[in-house]
Amino acid sequence: MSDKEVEAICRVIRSIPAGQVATYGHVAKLAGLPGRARMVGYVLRHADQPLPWHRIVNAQGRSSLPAGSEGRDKQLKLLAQEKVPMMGDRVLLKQALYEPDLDFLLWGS
DNA sequence: ATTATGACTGCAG
DNA sequence: TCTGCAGCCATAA
Repeated sequence: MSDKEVEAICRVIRSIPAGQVATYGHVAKLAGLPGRARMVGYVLRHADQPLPWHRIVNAQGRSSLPAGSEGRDKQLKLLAQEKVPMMGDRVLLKQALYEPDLDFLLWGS
């Protein structure tokens, strides 16, 4: 993938406000790369710059990090800290999913 | 060139 | 809810 694509993904991730989350597929789509959810995961893992990685969850609203892992716990902790609506270990996407439509119209892509 | 392995997803069964 | 499986695509071996 090109640097432009990586940059597009990072830009989308950085635009997610605290208290909201986005799924891998959602980020990919917003970055103009529909169907490339795996690339989002790749970027998060290899990102050299700081990113709000904890605001990215899978399509089921759960952390995609291995259960019991250090990162998993940290993610859940950060989400709770930002008061993201959850039910057990799942984020309630219906309430917390990042919908940038309006912001993009106001801010410009 | 081929195969295996991911911070993924949607659609069955 | 859970398991498979086909798409997905960059990387490493």
